[in-house]
Amino acid sequence: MSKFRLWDLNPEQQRAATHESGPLLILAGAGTGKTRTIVARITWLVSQGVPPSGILAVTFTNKAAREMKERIAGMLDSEKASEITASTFHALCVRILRTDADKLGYKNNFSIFDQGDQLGLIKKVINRVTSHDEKVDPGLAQNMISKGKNNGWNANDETAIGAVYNRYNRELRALNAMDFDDLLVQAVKLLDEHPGVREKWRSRFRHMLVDEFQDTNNLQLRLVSLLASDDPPNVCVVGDDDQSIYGWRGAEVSNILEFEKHFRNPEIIRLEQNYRSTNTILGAANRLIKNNPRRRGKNLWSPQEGGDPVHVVCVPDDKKEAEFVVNEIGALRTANNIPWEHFAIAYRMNAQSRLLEECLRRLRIPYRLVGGKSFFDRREVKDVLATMACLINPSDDVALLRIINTPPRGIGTTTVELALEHSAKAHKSLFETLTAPEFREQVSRKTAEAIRSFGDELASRRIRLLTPGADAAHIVSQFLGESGFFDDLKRSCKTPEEALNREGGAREILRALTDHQKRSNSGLQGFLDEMMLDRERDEDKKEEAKGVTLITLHAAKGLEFPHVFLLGAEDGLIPHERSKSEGTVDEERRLFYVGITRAMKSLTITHCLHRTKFGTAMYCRPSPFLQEIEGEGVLVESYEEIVNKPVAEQDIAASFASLREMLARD
DNA sequence: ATTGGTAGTATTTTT
DNA sequence: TACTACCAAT
Repeated sequence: MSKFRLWDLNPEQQRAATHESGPLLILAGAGTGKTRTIVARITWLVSQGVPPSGILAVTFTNKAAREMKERIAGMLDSEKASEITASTFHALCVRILRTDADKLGYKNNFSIFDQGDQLGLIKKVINRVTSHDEKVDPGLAQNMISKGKNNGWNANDETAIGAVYNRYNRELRALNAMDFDDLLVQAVKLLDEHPGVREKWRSRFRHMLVDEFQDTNNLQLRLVSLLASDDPPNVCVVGDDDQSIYGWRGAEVSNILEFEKHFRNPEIIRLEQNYRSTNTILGAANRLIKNNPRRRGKNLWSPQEGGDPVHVVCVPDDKKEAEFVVNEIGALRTANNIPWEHFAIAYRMNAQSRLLEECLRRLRIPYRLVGGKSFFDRREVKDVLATMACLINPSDDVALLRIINTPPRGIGTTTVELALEHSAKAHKSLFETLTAPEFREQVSRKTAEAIRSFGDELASRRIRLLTPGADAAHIVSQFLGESGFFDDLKRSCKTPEEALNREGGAREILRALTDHQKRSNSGLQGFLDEMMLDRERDEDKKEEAKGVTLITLHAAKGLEFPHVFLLGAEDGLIPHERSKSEGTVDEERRLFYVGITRAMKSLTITHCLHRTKFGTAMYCRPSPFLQEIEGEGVLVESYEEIVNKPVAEQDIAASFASLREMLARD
């Protein structure tokens, strides 16, 4: 018996949840109960007799997929719930490709390149194919390559970037590897060109639900189209064109704006009743987003009238801005007994978090920093993962390149360069090339010996690893220890504190592998897949941390906080200077809109007269968006007034109390 | 082969 | 300010 209850939903949500068949577009504004509606729809479908195994829910993040699974599990009995597929686009593609990639000339154990790996290969390729005068910026190239893949670019070798593109793709394939875009490209190709494979998956999924549809790119749309079997297709997409903020990453707002073009005669349902924010906040948001052309049009409303005014404060400089905001948070907390985790400070650029961190640390206020450099981007973590990848598959050239001289083993760049050249010519993996007797004749005796010893080490561990029931974590850990990895790690750190931290990072991965072995039998390969696609562990850790949230506007999408501070509302920051030259101010407006709509109870927006950029103070004009939100409930206040305002006696008493508490904690 | 110094550059980042 | 990429010295 399902726990699904229709009366928990408002009429529009109900209509969406109980839509019979054919395409369905749910335009779900911020805070309108989108996930609840999707989950309700899934439960409804099951209650109507749709087999759970025929339902596919696709999300962008592992976190979203996980949450969806959890919520489905709360609504259906566990057997049925576990049969429903809830997965990210990329994980779905990996699943499709792991069984049939050989039809495209890959081996099914292809390796997956994350952005770091990708950048590494791009740099290498640039050095190879471009002359010194036409050097391409690797970051830019990475961008172009991604766009190119999403749009089926057929590059010619005439231009520098075209040559890089082609060479990069050839090298990837030679390495039996795919980058994140390839996962989509190849999965689409597979389904497109192999009717057998296509039918296999089509017959499996009879109902598809896609979350955050405004963020889909060309390939993701094609993937959805290819998987949709029935006519009319049972494709239900949920999204909000006003929250499309990933255009620079290839997301096509047109997918949602022109949904009818891709799926005929859809039912379109708007969710406009907001359960998150006060009407004051929604008013500001609505006034802002109205200025965007090219949108479906939506007006968020809430039955909860009034609420605190939205404060707009101009502060002298970025340092004062941080102090002001942190002080406000402290005052609000003590005055109203609000826990730290009810506050979020949002900003455009990661660099803005520094002053805030300093300030919060000084006052001993707990905080969590979302985004920025990920645990998985830490050097030692990547090194350990690369070591594992090498042990599984020595032909994983990128992994091998990463660890071949980490720790230093006497196989330096000249040797590697030479081997790379040979391997490209012979179409052999780097490992094969290096260990071939004829290669060893071409290098010094010392180098040859270094290669031999490294190759032997790797091979012997590999054999042990392949033994059934092998303790992979132990083998890897032993290899790292004996090869001097940990010693080298410590040696390369400036402070003992950093050394401890780095070693901890490496150990953490080993521990994760141990955990994985306990709960899964997919082996080391399965573990690496999970690690590549999935930063769950990382996110979990961040979520555990309690305190004031520091977050970029991009990362804040989908989250909500009772009290939000939006910093740096300055012309040139948001909208970012670059967006103005690139003609993407609309997207910046949506970004600002996302920021505003995160707030439940109170919202304070600040902007500085001066901001230190690249070491020097620059004058800043307020963001034009500030004018657009002006209206009822938006209060422009002077900084001096607030700072000098007399503090109520009870607040003073409370401040002392909290101060004592903070000092006591130390 | 590895180290250290300096010069040039500078959003956002679900996978 | 801070990161990185490249070069020169050991």
